[in-house]
Amino acid sequence: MNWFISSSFSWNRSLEFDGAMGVAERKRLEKAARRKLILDCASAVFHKKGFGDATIEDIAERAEISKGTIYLYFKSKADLYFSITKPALENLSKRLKKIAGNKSDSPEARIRKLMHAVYDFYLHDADAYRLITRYKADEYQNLFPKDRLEILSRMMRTNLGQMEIVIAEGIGKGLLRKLDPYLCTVMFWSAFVGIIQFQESRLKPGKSDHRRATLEQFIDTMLDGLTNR
Amino acid sequence: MNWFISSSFSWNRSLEFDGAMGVAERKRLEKAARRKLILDCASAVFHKKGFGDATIEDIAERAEISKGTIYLYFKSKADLYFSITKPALENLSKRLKKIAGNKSDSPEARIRKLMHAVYDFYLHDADAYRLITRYKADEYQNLFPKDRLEILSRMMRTNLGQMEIVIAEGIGKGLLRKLDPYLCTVMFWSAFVGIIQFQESRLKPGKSDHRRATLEQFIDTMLDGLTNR
Amino acid sequence: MNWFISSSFSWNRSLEFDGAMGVAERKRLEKAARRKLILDCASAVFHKKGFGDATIEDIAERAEISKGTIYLYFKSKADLYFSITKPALENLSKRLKKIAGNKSDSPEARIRKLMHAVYDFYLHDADAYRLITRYKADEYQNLFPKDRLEILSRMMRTNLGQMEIVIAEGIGKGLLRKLDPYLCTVMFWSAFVGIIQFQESRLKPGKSDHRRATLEQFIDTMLDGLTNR
Amino acid sequence: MNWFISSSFSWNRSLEFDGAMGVAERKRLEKAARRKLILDCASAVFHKKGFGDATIEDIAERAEISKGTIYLYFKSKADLYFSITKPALENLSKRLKKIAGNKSDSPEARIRKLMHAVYDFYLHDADAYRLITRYKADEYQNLFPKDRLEILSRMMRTNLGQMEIVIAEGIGKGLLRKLDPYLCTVMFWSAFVGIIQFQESRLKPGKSDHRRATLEQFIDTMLDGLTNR
DNA sequence: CATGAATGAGTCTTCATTCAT
DNA sequence: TATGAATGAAGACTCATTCAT
Repeated sequence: MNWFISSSFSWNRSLEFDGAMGVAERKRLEKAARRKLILDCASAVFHKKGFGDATIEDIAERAEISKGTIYLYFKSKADLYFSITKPALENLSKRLKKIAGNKSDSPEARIRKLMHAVYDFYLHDADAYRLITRYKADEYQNLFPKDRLEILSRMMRTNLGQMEIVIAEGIGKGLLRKLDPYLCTVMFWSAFVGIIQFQESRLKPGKSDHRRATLEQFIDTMLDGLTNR
Repeated sequence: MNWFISSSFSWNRSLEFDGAMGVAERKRLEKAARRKLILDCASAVFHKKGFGDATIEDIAERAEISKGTIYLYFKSKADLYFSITKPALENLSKRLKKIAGNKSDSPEARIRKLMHAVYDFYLHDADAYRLITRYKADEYQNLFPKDRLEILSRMMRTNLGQMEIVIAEGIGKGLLRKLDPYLCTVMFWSAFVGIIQFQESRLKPGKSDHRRATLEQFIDTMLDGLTNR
Repeated sequence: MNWFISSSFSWNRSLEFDGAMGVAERKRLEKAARRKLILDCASAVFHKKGFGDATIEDIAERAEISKGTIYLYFKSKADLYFSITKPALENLSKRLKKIAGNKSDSPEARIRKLMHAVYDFYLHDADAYRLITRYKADEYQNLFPKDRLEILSRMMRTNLGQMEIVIAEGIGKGLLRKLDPYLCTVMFWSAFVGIIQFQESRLKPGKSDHRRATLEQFIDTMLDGLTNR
Repeated sequence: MNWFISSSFSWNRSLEFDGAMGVAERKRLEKAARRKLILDCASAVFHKKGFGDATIEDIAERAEISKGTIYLYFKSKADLYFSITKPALENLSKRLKKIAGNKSDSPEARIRKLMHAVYDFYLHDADAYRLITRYKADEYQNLFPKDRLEILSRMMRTNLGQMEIVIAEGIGKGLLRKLDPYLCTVMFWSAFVGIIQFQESRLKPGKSDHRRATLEQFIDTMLDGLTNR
């Protein structure tokens, strides 16, 4: 479990910085660890049940703490939700920027890597992925204050921007057809989301998993269709 | 739709049996209209808020009737939801079958028409479309009795099956690459859903609507990628 | 069914008084029959489900009329309930008075006959019997206006009075022990009610019915215990 | 009662582990007290209004707590009801077994004591008594799962069984007439219930209370009628 | 008169949030 | 700081009663 890893991290550090100062330090770290624990558990519960059906009780139970404690770390259920979504988006952003900026790869290779990065992100941090792909859904529009929604939007735009840059570069180099780079980006991203969503809904114990295969074929087909010939 | 059929009947009969018969007939029509009103309002509310967050009160208010009235027409919230989903799927099924069965069109043309039909369906019956694309979500799995879920699954499979048939035909005729027709179908369908979902989330008053354009470009690109050269 | 008998009665009478006057007359009779129908059905439903759980819908369905119609004949659910209880009590009263007043029978014989009469009443009109024996239950105290409760109380007292008179007579003739006649009456009546109630709760399809046997043995034992030796 | 046992435990332990332990202990006691408060209030309300007409609101108001709190202690209205009925029956069972098993008393003395025990139980725990005597009513048949109803039935049978044993013993010793012991038991029990019910319904402020007197005379008369002479 | 659609107050139950300990 | 008992505002659903036809 994630929380185990992070809690052992904090334990290591408290060994190094022990002493008079260490008490405050350890407290700070423990608090951070507790916060992370709550975030992880909430993430899992939101994933499994959706925002509406997830209860604070569910989250508290999974984290083996009390309901009240959650409110020491997060203002409300919505705040907790936001606190999951934001760093997840930031995390993804970092990865995508790195790939898009790597000019030693061809645009096509970078497009493939971007898609794979999103897929890895989805596999490794499925909960956060879910939240990201749905943050715009109507049900959340009234959940967060305008400014928070705006933060999420901006980050999302940044993420898509990475793909757009790469595609534009490919077009500029004459490798890809002259199409609107933003439109192409949206095609990739939204088709990706749709494919994952659809394949996930077919995922059942004992049945084979076509997520990766469908995705790869999609990327191949799309790139084939986009490539200048 | 049923109410259309019965309304034409009533017109005929009221010519012969005016008076007494007309009353019963009018009542039947009013009841059907009221039912339709509830379905439409519920559809809109479910669309806007999602099943969990939508309340019967919301629906009643929008329809300008009382909460109790809704229960005169539908057994429960879940029943109401199902009553929206099922006929919408049936409707879509009919259209798709017709297109897929029209052998005078080329496979590619039929694929385009299938996609357009889904898009038209989505435009004309946006609420129902939304419901259809989400019926597999975890939150609904425990909402309906097994048999009702099974009905939805079967209809969905039938719908996808139409596309599969056409693609298989295209491959058989050597027009399309030799890929798994089911995988291709899933790609089309899920990418379609993802594109709509994503573009919808960008839809704001005063901004331009890229749904159709993105979709058309997606179809072009996909078909181009799939075509044998 | 009871309502059939009464409806055929009214039909017979309308044949005799036909003519100009007959229309009003028939209407009056039909109205009475309809009223009786509702009372009988309500009686059965109240018996089966209890006042709280019985619904006007239940009663209307059983009577094969509409809910609204019931309100043409009775002001409210409570009024309907009262309208069942009162005549049932009157009916029982008549029978008991007749038995108690028959001085040609010995007091003991009359006591037996009184008990049998109550048992017959219970068998023949179980619903009404139930209502009578429970009319004082706390749940009904807030159901009726004071004056109606008073009416029921007075009738109940009259009924018990018949038994009291006979017992007093038996004591006066030296046949029974010198005990408070009212106390004896209450013993008989309430034990009777308790026995029926208890035995009824054991009544299940396929099992034998001990109501009559328990009751007879109870009467024997009680009379034996009360008799002067 | 359970809370009594645990309270004596806590007293012992608080001597040894004062402080930290004391807090947990006090909480446990407060929780038990709260639970008991709810049970008592619910008992009174169910008594007064019957299960169907009693509302959780009523109970909460009487206990001066909120509706929600009740659900912290009991799963549902039906569960609350069951939680009253079961221990009440257990309590009664214990007392009756003790009396019936005391062979140093004559059968007649034990029958009197059994009846007095039931009367004491009724006086001390009138609400629970009421619930017990009605648990078979139709309205409850669909309220509890089969297994819970079975538990109640079994306990009730055990209770009656005590009386049956004593009566059978009396018959075996030639002290009582050769009658069916079960029938005699039912007579006693149901007459008892009926007498209490009837007398209760007459109970009004300012009027004298005949419950005890009627009951005593009933027992005398019954025993007199049953005794072999 | 009869109907039955419509109403809305009332019921059980859940759950985010608060607060005394 | 952590707890978890308590709260009360909703929400789904029921049903006695009314009223237009």
